[in-house]
Amino acid sequence: MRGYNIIKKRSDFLAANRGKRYATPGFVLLVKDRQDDDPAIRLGITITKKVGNAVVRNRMRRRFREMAREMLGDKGKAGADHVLIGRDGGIDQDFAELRTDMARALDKLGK
RNA sequence: CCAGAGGGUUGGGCGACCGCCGCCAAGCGGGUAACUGCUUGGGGGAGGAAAGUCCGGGCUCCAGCGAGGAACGGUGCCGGAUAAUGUCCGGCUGAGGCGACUCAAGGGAAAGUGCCACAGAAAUCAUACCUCCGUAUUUCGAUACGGUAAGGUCGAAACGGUGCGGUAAGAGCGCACCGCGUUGCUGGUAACAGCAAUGGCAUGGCAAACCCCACCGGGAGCAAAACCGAAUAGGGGCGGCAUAUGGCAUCCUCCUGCCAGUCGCCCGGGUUGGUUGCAUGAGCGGCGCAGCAAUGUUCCGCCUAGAUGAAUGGUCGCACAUCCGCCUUCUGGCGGUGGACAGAACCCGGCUUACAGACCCUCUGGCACA
Repeated sequence: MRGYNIIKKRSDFLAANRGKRYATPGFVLLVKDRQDDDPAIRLGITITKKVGNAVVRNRMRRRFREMAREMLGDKGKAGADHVLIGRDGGIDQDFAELRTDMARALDKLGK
């Protein structure tokens, strides 16, 4: 229904650190192939308290999830974990701009 | 109209499309059933502070959280409200303001200990630097002894203040008024206030310093706790026997009770995960009644988020505020910007802190007019 599952374990987040990464002013995208038989795409979002208060962090997470809903099913890599790390450039960034960055990042790492 | 005081409400609005999380209904499918998957439709979805986690409760577990004491912590004018409070309401006293009103950790300093820098003679065992007055001496500058604490000096503060009498000079030494203490009467539930008599000044401040007094408080927390449930191990329940010793949530004593041993019988146990807890409650709205008020209450109506790597987002349109720039000019026009503080996590009652603006009510002091 959503096109992807949610990463829940801390160890999976840490494992994604060893995957490929692509950085933009608004976020950092990590992609790591799990190398198992499961073709499901998984997504995790991390935003530290350094970025802002709860309102700012919630809004950023929701915008990231909206982008993931739009394009992760098409452009995401099957069987891989995708982790988005929020950066403070993404607070005021225009959503359209954020989306083109996301498309570029997925194209680059999805191959 | 100007300046000000107190209090309340609101917290961006309307609309379109695409999404997210619960709930309800219907249809189709799976299942004996509980229930569950998909589709469609309907309806709901952050706050006044959701925040800080500073108090008070509910609820859950710790054997009863039972009695007394110690320790520790908290509270501190009086009365009331409340489930309860350190909160709220009403009052008292003191301080500030012309006033509306505001502020106050506001019990005890004649139980004890301690502190009060600098300055000053002296900061509470008290005392006398310059003065003042008397006597004696005198080289007429003063010195010695005694009296005194009114004046000067220092300071935030100086064994009560002002005036008159008195005196060698002075002093509550005497008197009047004020202040203070004690006693009595009156008013008030009380804090306290008023009046009268009397004492004769004896009693400086600090208890958000130790302390004393009165009152209150058992501890831990929804990651509490209960249930369902793959593998491995300690295990759990019931009954009999035993009752010495030890243990049971800050410590000691006491009471009631439980556990640790052994024998027999029976049951399997709970990390990840799931369900319950988990939203009908000290609930919200309205009329009336009681009360100065906080608040209480009869009746009527309403059901109002429930996530768990954690649901409210994305893209726009229309007006309305904000801010910026320009033109114009005393008020409009044009263009741009873009909505204060801030996100529920078991639930309530408070406090504190943050907050763009908008609206309303009551009151005070001025000015002007009728």
